Amino acid sequence: MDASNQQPVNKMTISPGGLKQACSSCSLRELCLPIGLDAGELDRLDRMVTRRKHMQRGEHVFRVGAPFQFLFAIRTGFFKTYELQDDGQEHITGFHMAGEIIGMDAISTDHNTCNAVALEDSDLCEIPFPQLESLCREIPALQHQFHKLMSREIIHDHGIMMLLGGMRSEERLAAFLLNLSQRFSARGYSASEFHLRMTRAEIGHYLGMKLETVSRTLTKFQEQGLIAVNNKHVELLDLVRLRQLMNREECSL
Amino acid sequence: MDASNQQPVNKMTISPGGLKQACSSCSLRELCLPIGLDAGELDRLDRMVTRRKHMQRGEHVFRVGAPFQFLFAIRTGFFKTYELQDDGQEHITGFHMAGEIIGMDAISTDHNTCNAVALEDSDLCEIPFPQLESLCREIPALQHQFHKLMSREIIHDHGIMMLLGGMRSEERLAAFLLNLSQRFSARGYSASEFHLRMTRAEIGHYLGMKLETVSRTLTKFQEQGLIAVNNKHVELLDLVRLRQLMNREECSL
DNA sequence: TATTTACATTGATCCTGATCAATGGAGCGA
DNA sequence: TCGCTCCATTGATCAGGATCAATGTAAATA
Repeated sequence: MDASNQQPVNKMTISPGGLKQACSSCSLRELCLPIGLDAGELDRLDRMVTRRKHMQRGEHVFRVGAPFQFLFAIRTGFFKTYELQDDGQEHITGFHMAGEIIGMDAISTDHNTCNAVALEDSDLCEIPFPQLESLCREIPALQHQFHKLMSREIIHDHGIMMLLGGMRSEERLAAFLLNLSQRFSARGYSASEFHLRMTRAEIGHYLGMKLETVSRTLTKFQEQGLIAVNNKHVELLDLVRLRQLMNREECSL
Repeated sequence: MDASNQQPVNKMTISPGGLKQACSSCSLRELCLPIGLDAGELDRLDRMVTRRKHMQRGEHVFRVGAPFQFLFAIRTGFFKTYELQDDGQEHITGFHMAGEIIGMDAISTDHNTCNAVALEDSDLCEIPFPQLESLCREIPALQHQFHKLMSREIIHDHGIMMLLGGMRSEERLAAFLLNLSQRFSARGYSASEFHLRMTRAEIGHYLGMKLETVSRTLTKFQEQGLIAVNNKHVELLDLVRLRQLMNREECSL
């Protein structure tokens, strides 16, 4: 599992002293809540986000029905949020990485409506929501940034809805790989080569297809020279053709 | 097209003097932004929402790419929000009725990311977003209610994602009908009998199925005695069995 | 009212992707 | 290092729903 290409360009590693690093010095401040805050405002945000929490692979951040207290900003690592259908089937509502905020679904009902679990060892910032709202009332830039983050989640979900409702499995998987690529890239990792943190089944639960279809489609992409797959390691060899897959004219439904 | 059962229990009609009715006297204040506000706060909200806008059937509220200025609260009527795929296929991200707020997707990028169009003659409240944010900074209850509404949209979208990713067409349509029923019911209309405001094709664009499948499935439901359909008029005859359709054990994917 | 257009229904056929099933590898714990 | 368990691949078959096509019906316009 060589991670040579997985090294981030910006330093994103945990500071030597454990998890004491503050928002003000966090390399994710360009992605996360702090965008647009000045030094003084950042400092106030820092003091609010007291707890940095380490999560082990497989550990849950929250579960359906848990009383809502915190939003969680991902510092490092990789998470999935999922719900269980009535028949026990898992449906994954999102994969989440550094700089993203999870738990916003709970605001509406004061209880989490999905489960969140770490897919690798990860670090979180715990954001007490009442305090965040309070601070948002005092710092317009923070307020606006928070609204933007919620709005972004809505847009993201609309994208998934289009994907699930209107694309065939080949296109969905291409979209998925390109989305991962883009997000890794935005965080300073390679856009063309990465390790999948999730299983084929989990990809399927996210994209609305069976794990066999995921596997077969990956194989097909490989045969077409679009990607190289070896287990969880993926290399995107032809981004152009991969993108073309999604813009097909013939696609209907 | 008798609309006897379509008469709302609460009065929801437009006041005689046009569209002057304020939030404080709006019958939707239990669904919309005003929840939890006291008289003085309501008054401030009233003064902010100056424009009440009448929309004719087929008229657009906003289109993709339009600069973001307003959120829109639906006072009466029925809307769809949709996006066009690359191939021109329409994908509907939501059907919206009285008390709901549309346009929140635009917060993130300052431009609308979807189109919104009235499916029948309707009335809107135009909410200038910067002023809303400003008022949210002063009225915690309004702020919290607004956050709840955004969160609710996220939850709703997750529900659709589960539906699209994990249910077969029969279950999707049952879920759709039950959802409409519940929403009409919450607004004082009949839960068991209503007029569909959208075409079969639009239902299909929402549920990720072709219009022929929508039509066939409705017919099948009718043959099974679950519903009675006559064009756009639908009567739900067996809510229990309709619900059972969705909780099936055998459902997989 | 007549004519046009948009919408809905129904049938026949085909194809994508699900399902069932077996085998092969990778990673983890003892 | 062995053995177990989880994960991935691949094949064969089947079915749900898409597609193509024709007809019927309701609403809109002249």
